[in-house]
Amino acid sequence: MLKMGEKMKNRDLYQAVYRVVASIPSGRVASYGQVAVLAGWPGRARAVGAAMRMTVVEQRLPCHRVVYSSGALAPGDAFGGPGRQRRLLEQEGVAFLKNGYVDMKHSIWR
DNA sequence: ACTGTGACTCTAA
DNA sequence: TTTAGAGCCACAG
Repeated sequence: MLKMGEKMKNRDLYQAVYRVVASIPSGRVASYGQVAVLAGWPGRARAVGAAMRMTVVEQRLPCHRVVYSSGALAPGDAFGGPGRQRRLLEQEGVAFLKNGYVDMKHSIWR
């Protein structure tokens, strides 16, 4: 495996993030920070967001299941259209509150 | 190397 | 309950 010092940096982080996101079950959501922790990189919530953005091409990932810790959804134009993320989540049975946020109390993963 | 930006989160007001 | 501010860190120019 070569030397592999601290040269590995973010590639491992991204790979771990993708693996975690891919394992979020339908009907459930996880926050960026939560994904970071589960991926083994606590404190890298923003990196998770960046990873999602760079992964737009990788539609295999259920990136619509990743939301803010508050339950808010990603900014409007993400996913190629406003309301898209909400529609996808509702199809999976995710509950929403009156304010438009995800009901984390019932839909948070684990 | 330095700076600006943001699909983040917490705390305090 | 809602807003602001600050800390955070990877990325692009």
